[in-house]
Amino acid sequence: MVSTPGAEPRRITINDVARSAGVSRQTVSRALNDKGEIDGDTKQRVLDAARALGYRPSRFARGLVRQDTMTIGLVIPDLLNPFFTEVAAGALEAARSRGWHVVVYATADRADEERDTLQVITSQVDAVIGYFSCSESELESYTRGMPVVLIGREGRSTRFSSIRIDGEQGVRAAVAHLVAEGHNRIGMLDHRTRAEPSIRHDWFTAAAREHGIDAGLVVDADQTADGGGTALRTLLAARPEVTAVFTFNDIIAVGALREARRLGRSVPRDLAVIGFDGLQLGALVEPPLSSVALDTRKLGALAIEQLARLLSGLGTSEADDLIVHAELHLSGSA
Amino acid sequence: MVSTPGAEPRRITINDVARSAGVSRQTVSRALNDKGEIDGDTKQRVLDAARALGYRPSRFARGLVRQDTMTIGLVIPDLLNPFFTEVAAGALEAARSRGWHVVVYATADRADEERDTLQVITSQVDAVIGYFSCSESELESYTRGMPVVLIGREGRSTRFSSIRIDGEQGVRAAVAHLVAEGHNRIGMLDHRTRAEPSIRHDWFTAAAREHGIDAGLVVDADQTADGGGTALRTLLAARPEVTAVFTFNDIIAVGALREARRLGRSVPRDLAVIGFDGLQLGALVEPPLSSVALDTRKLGALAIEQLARLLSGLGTSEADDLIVHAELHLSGSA
DNA sequence: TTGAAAGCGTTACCAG
DNA sequence: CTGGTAACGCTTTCAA
Repeated sequence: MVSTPGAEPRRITINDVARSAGVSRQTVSRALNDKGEIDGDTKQRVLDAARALGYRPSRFARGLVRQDTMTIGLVIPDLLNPFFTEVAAGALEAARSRGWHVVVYATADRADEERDTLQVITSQVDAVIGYFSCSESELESYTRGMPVVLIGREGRSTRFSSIRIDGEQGVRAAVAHLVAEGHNRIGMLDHRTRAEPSIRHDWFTAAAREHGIDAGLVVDADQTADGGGTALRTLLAARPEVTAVFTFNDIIAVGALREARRLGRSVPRDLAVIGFDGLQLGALVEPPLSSVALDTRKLGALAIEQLARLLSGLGTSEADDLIVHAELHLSGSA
Repeated sequence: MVSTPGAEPRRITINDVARSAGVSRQTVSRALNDKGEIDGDTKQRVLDAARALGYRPSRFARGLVRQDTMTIGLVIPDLLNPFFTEVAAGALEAARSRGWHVVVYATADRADEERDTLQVITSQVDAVIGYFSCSESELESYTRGMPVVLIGREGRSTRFSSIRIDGEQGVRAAVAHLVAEGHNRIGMLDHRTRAEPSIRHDWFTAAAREHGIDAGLVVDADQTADGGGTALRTLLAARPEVTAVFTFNDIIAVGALREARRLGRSVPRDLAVIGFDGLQLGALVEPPLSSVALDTRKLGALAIEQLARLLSGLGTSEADDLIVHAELHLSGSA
């Protein structure tokens, strides 16, 4: 992983510039950093030499000497998924108020990118928050004692702090609402991770069973609008009697909304749709999306706060969980 | 800008851990980095001591010694604006193929945050690409010779490379299309920067004049869906005769679409809407948005490629421009 | 298996 | 205004 291909050209250092300009290192430093205490001609000569040589200061050497700012790495799978960017926005805001900086790493939802990111991140930031699909032990082997806060990871963590999403009540309320509206054929467009049904699917199944409803009408969907559309089509082709769908998230729901329109099903009259996440996006579509909503910004903000606790050394034990509850927000689509 | 408030507690270094564990620094390093050549007991003792002291290695010291990866800083105003995340996604993809890493900085569209970001970024990355609202000279004073590529900045840059957006033809085509459809009262929802009309507004005005149309029906809008809605309401309240609007971007257009619905104006029958950017979002709303579209991913990718040219030292002169052309994509809304 | 010494590239602190 | 010397915290030889 080297920036320059082929033979490694020795890095140009401040010494090279000094030699070339016929001055000392310190004078070069002064010229480059706009300190006073330097002759105008000398400064220009140094600047010219630096430019001619293509000199770029080492950020590491500089950081070593200068005052250190706290920098947090935020790892998310996908920049194009508004859920993650909303979480990121929340984290950035919370970090800003502490004077911390956040750098965002997107892994393109690929395991190898995630590993690669994890590998370099240790030399870039002081702590890490984010979504990871790799195992805890793998995560630990990369982060090596660096403070870590997991976001929205399903399944309890033993070694890391995490911010978890509890949508059980919200999903139950969603199903109850649909049943109250007379729906008894309710499908779900789920999103599986490594062939595993999501925990949202579990919540849905449990809620459906409470009402004695068939909870087997499940189709797997890509985490995109197109994925949601395709999944809805598949579902309705197999089970045309379905009159309502609950989806893994709002992106999938929005895709389902669009597909319903194409199929000539009016929402919510012919098909009720309830998503999950409560994204801002839901308010832009027609009809506005009903959703089991959570405070995405808060999710990111909590991660930062938990990190602060970890870094202060005091407070919570290493593997400590905070919970964000999701609740049903009804709008036009159900 | 210090991470810990109050009295500055001296940083815990590898030496502290070594002393505490009764070994040398090198042994601590070995234990922490999982090198072989170390006794199991010793290793455990070191690890315990490190944990007890809350030791965290300095990323700068580490980076100074270890192999360096090329890291690019991408600065964008807003993570919640899909335009910027699409550009970012393009940049990330292009960087990935070079083995470079990209860290994303969001400035919340605030000048002070932009300055703050600029200030720390120099010790975090090897080069910078992005949107900046500050002046070129200010930018230069912060980046100090670090390679910089500007994205979508209006007005030609003399000192920096930039990737520019040329929408003149596209906007002309949009206006021509509206006129051909019989519209002769066409409004614009613009987005001004520091009270300055945008260049997209200039393109619109020029195109309108070509058709002998009143180009004065312009309202300023926030760069959000709500902003678009509000602006449309204002425009139609003052000029109810308007039958078509062109907007600064798709976000504003989507808000206008929603507002038109609320006002009981059917799109495109009672009001035609054409946006700018060609975001994926446009395909999710009803009716699908017509837009003067550009390849957002390519915009980000070109910035990375231009940076590569700059870094290779050869090739283009410092202030060199690449252009991305935008063209009219018609869909349901006009 | 462990430790001593030598850098990595930069800036800060004093002399001159 | 300029230059020497000493850090900054870590890893990497090379000996023991």
